[in-house]
Amino acid sequence: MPEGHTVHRLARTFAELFGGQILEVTSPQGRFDAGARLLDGLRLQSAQAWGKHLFLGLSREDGGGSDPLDDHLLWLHVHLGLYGSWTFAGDGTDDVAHAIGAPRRRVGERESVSALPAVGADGPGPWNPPEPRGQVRVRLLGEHAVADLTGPTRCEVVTAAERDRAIARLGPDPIRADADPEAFVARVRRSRTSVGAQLMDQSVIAGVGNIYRAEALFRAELDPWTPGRDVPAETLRTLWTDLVDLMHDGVRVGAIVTTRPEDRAAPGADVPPARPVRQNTDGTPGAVPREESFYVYQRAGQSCRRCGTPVVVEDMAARKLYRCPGCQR
DNA sequence: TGTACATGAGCAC
DNA sequence: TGCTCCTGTACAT
Repeated sequence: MPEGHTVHRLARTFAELFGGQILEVTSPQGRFDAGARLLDGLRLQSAQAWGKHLFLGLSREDGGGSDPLDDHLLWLHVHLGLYGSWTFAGDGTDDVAHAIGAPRRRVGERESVSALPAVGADGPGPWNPPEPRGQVRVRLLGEHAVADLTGPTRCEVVTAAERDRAIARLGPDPIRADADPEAFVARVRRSRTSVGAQLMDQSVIAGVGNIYRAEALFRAELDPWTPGRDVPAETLRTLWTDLVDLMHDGVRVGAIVTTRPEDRAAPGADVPPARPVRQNTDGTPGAVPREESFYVYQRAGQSCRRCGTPVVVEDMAARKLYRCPGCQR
């Protein structure tokens, strides 16, 4: 269940584990057989993230990933949607162990990497990856690692032109260096649609999901229900800058943490969350525990860490919106 | 074994 | 706005 930072981490992981390698592409589930046949035996040249969209560029050429080959690439376009996940496993070689960490590195909340020896891997030579678990739509098998995709909302093979058209529909991505914050500011202020709803619109800003939406609006002390056109441009620039920082931290750490150290374990920490939520730094020494990671997300009924007012949850465009009525007015 | 829920998005009306 | 699709997990029965 990714937001943009997860997809950027995935792109980086694909480049590290499979970059420049010829991949064996299959669809254990069978629902991607035609696409898998198109990609099978091609070399991974590029791994890119735009918002929540992952694009893996493959070709028959050995071009070292240089841009001039772009027109020759076929792109695997994946959107994880609400349930999608990538699961990685390595053969336990030093290189892979280094790349994926030991004993495991989670790339997103539900993406896991196992460095456990694969089935039958007891010496030099070809290794036998673990059997696919669950409904694996597509499996990418490289020299030392395997990646299994389950539950994507989108998994398709597209041309470079089709990839470009998909990207053109997206707003600026705060994690990308080439993003234009003024495009975001102008787009929000053009509409009377609430700023909270617009933050979830991927054509306004790409990569923001329900958690970053709730948390960034809290940090900006901005009422999510404020019409976009009524939000001062300077406030939106500050919001953008904060999202850039938060989402870059998310890419670096592998988890969403929006609370400042001085606000953790403040009022409200005495009430456990209604449901445990997996954090991809579970077990990592020094990681901020989930119950201290957010100001408002999934903290309905608990006291605001800043003002003590109970956090509320509301429906906005069919999604749950968390906010503090005391701080966000 | 059944049900509810989840960090998303496209489509019909 | 409501429905649908995609899947795994936790919890209740």
